[in-house]
Amino acid sequence: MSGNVSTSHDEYVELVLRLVERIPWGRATTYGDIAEAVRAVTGSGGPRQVGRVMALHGSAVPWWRVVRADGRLPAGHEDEARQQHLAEATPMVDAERIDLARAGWDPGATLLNRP
DNA sequence: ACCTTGACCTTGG
DNA sequence: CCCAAGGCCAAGG
Repeated sequence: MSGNVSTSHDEYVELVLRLVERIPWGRATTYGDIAEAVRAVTGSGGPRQVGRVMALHGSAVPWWRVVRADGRLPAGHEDEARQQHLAEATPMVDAERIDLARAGWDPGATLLNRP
């Protein structure tokens, strides 16, 4: 049964969380990149959906490593995120934005390479 | 079925 | 660099 395009709510959530868990220490990726990677498998969802997953289930994973396209920290959680990045010495442009050129991590193939 | 909301993105001024 | 507008996708009222 190849071509399983049907996207159960739970499957989408799981794929997103699995990816976020794989973001290495001191690095970060964007909502958009995660959305793109997951969409390649489920065929649905966008950056906002990833944001929703994080809002509802993010507490279980390193959510602070998921940032906006311009490197700004997750809206409404900037303080906590900044603390974490300070602790793991993530390359920053300033106090508000991650340096994605240096700290950026592409989820891409990671999804296919599941354990 | 319509409207609003949201841990978003891109483009243009 | 800052701001506004339009696009986007799904959930909830």
